[in-house]
Amino acid sequence: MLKLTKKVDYALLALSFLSQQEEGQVVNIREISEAYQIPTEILAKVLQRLSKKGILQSHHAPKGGYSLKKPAKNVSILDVINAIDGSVGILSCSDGHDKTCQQIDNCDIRSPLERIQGKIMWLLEDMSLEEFIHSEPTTGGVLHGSINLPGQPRYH
Amino acid sequence: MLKLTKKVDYALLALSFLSQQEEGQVVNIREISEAYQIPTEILAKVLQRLSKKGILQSHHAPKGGYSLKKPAKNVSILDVINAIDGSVGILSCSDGHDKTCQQIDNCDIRSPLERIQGKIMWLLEDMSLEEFIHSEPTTGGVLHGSINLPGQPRYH
DNA sequence: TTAATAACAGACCATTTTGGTCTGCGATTA
DNA sequence: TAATCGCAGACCAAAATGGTCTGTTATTAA
Ligand code: SF4
Ligand code: SF4
Repeated sequence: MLKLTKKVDYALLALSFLSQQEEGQVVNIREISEAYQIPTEILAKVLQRLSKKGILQSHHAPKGGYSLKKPAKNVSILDVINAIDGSVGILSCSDGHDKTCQQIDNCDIRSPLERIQGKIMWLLEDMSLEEFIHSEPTTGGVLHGSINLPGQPRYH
Repeated sequence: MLKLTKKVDYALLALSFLSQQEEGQVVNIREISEAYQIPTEILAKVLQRLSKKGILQSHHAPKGGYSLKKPAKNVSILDVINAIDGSVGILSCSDGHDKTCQQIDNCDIRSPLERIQGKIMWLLEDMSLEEFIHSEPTTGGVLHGSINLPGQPRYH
């Protein structure tokens, strides 16, 4: 169903928050969890993973917390998703070795699906965290409550 | 984690199979399920939904079965996913009214995520079933076992 | 030195989603 | 009118996900 996990949502919110801080400012989990009403324990997990993957820098002490390790420009959305969810993939068989799909022997849709997957990957990798944070709403957008284009189901 | 469901996989396989039939030829569930080793009952469910959404034509009789209702050119991959999984969405909150996300009041990532979602939607809608079936492998591809580009994790 | 603070680690459980099964009904036609 | 096919929905099992709990380790300020 192509849905992002809640953990990725949390990660992006936290990264958004951290991006808005002053350079070098560290923020602890509690502050972020309060800002967005996210349960602290799970947010902790999320930030730990981001830190382990080199996206965040942790400061392991009283008055410590987290800060961005790299400039937001150098972190892609794909990086974030990969850090949290592990490898992303449209297909069950994308890893190849991983799972044994019953259909893999007779499958004639794998190649085209890989192409679609590649496009989505590219799209996600192409967008940096900075671009993500500072992007303008395409239409009236968030201020008007509804972001979807009015009246038509298409996404062009 | 952005993964397509197995049901969509089944749907695409079945549609691929049906596309390869001669014009007007009807095929019953058993044939398709044997061709790809898909459990008949679940494949039945999948084809029923495709039929209800106007993608397939069902022939409800002995020697009956299914055939494409529209030319493959006029069916998009998004149509298929929507038919099977219901509405697709990267975000939990995409429906707006549907679920109450705890973060929605303070959320500053919704708009950019909607944009990404829009791009993915466009991408899926832009690819027709015909294009999907007849697409050439981008690289050595399926014959070589591995489809991913060798040696590098990027998807460009 | 030590107590407080904050991240780290992992086991653990609850809920939801997904994949798959079972049973019976309805339409068509040979 | 019986065999062949799809239709419909309840149902269950497995997996993924969201979230909780318990404790440990690193740092620093008192
Ligand atoms: S059906 Fe084909 S594309 Fe889908 S998981 Fe199996 S091998 Fe991969
Ligand atoms: S956090 Fe924002 S984008 Fe994510 S589901 Fe909630 S409102 Fe939507």
